[in-house]
Amino acid sequence: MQPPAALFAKLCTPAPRRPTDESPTVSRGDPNMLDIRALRQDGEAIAEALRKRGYELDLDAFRALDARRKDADVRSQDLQAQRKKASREVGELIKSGMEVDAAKAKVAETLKEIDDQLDGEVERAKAIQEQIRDFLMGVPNVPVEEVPAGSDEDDNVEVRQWGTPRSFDFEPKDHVDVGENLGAGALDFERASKLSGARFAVMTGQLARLHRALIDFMLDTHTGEHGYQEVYVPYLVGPEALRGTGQLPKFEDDLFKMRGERELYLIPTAEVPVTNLAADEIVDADTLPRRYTCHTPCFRSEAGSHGKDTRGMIRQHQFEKVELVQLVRPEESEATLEALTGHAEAILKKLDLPYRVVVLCGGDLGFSAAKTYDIEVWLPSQQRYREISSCSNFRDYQARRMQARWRNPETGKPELLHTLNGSGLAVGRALVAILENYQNEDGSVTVPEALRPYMRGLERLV
RNA sequence: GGAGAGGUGGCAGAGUGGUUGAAUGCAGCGGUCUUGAAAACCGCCGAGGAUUUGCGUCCUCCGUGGGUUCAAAUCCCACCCUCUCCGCCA
Repeated sequence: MQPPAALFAKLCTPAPRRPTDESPTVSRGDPNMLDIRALRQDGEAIAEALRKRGYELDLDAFRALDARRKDADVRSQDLQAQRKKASREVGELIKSGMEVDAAKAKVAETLKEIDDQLDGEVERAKAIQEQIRDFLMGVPNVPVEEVPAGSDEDDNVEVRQWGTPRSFDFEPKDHVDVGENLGAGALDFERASKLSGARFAVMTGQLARLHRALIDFMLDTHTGEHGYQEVYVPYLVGPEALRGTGQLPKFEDDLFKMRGERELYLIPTAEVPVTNLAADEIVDADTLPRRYTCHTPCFRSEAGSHGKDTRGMIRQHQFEKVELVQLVRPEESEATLEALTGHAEAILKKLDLPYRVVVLCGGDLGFSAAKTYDIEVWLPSQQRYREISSCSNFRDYQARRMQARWRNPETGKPELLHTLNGSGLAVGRALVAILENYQNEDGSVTVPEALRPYMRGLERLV
């Protein structure tokens, strides 16, 4: 589907921001934020915006629930206030000389009346608050205005292309054939399946080394040239972290969960542990922006992807990724998404791999994302671009879920951060792209210049 | 795995039953002073929520969940986490 010219222009220029005279207070008036106040005030606008991603917000249910909550809050708080007052009275009576028992007797009647209702009312209020929380946890982020309409990846809009796909004077093989020709067991899916079943790979020798070289190269580039700090994190996380970034509660099926009483999950992406570094914190403004880059393996069950990309290592249960994560002030997130996407693109440029950038349409947007650019690398065997990176602005959505805040010096108040992340890049897919784009007719593979320092100068895999 | 210590506001660190959301210090904010800055001095300064046009009033929160009590940061129980020592171990 071709983009209308007007829409294309809109995507390429930064959208105008809100008026500067508006106070920078986080929780009011901005319909892009899915917080409960915004939902009360601008329910219709938010519901409309969510429709763009194919989500139907049940406003009536929310409002009914919210009304019940209000009622329950008022009742339980009133009872609690009465009770506190009575018990303070006892203290004062004792202080002014009354016998302890006499003082107690004086309020016994009142207390009994209150207690008859108190527990029930508090219980009820808690239960309703819980319901509201559950409801809100299940609502995806609101797309920003410039996200194009559309239902699936066919409606994503190309923003730019870089590089020219190489023209081969022989029939290019796909990465599986290239890899298997590189020497016994260089890329071995059969022995991987002996160990772990489908969707795993074994690599040996120079290919394994190239894979590792990619990781080093990416980390060095991001730390050395793009201002990121390298970070090492756990690969097992608890449910709270996954709720924070949005994998839970809705996408538990996509995760590998540990057995045992400790409730731990294998991370599906470094986004989870790295973004959650800021959970439950109020960070100083002068530590922002925080830029983290992190190499981790990623584990995904790929439930619901049966039959998709079954050949090769494009879609694996375990793959390596170098991730970029940024925690920024709200007013910076929009520009940061452009910069971060550029950082991921820089890797492909250095590797001289042709790619294009698309902006995801509403229907293809991930649950927590407000806006996403996918970077797609050219794969000769498929004669098409395939996703190798996904860069998203989550605005304050994840921050709200994980209570990640910063102290705004202008207001002195804690406000929600904006979080972003992107793959920089998916290592397995980068390896696939190199094998396919750098293959030679004799079955060897040229090592991209940028990686040679990481391969002790090796120029070719044979 | 065994023994001990501890989890309090942005940070550090008091507080062991009563009006304490919490001393004090640092940081932060405002002011005095100064040509400016520093220093000094004075004042303000936890978070979330309900309600109100607003002033305000109220509720919750001292790791989590229970319990005792008229009243819990403070007492009791369980759990989680951190630290120290011992054992084991990459």
